[in-house]
Amino acid sequence: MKYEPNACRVEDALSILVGKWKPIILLHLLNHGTQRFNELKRSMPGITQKMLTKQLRELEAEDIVERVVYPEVPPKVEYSMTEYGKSLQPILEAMHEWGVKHTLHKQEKLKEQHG
Amino acid sequence: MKYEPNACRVEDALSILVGKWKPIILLHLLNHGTQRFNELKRSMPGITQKMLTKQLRELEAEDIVERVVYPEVPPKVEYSMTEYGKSLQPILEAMHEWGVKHTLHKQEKLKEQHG
DNA sequence: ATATATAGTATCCAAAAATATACTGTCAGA
DNA sequence: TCTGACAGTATATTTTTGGATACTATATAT
Repeated sequence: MKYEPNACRVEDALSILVGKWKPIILLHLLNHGTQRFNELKRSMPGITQKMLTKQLRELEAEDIVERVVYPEVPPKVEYSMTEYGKSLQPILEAMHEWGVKHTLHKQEKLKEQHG
Repeated sequence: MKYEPNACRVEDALSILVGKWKPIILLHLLNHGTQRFNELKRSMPGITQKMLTKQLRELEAEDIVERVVYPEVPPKVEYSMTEYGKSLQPILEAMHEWGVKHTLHKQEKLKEQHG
């Protein structure tokens, strides 16, 4: 049976999506296309440089994100989704949709309780 | 724009799915229906009682899993997906499918590299 | 009398993830 | 000459997560 623990590949998908910042980075790249390092940083208030770098490197290692360095000074580095990485879009959007519903569901539960 | 960081609800879905054991627990309940505590434990070699309890309680708190205690000795406690929890199934399956593809993708990359 | 199954708690410890902060080098502009 | 933008690196520390182990209660079976 394909979902038995040893055949379960959900972890493979999760290991790429999890991390406090990865889904946000991925959705941002999917919706805005190619972005420079500091563009990404500015659009994610609260993230540290170290975190952003680390997450992007991990995504690059998994062939989800492409990193292009322009040999200029000051440096210019552009990030974008690979074609392969784009195959994550339906999952990310499904999770987003579910998340929205879940937020509502929670609110209704709360009303029930004190109502 | 709905995917901007502050409107991004992917985290809500992820916070429920992540954890080393949650997806396995959820898929197991989805595929096997109602399960007793030790049935779950036996089908997940390596999990500790503490972890299983903790994960199940978190899922219960989110209304994903239902916990029914029978007032018997020795104790009998049954776990099952709530109707609401079942709405996660498409996402879990999508992640599983993607995970399978990703495993293949990785293998191909490796072949490319060593010729 | 002892062991076993059930469904957990309680306590302590190790590992992983995330954060805070300071630092690098070079160019353009004031 | 000083400052800021750029894309990072380095180091230390905190927070979160997961694991190991021992313990609980009670009924049944040996």
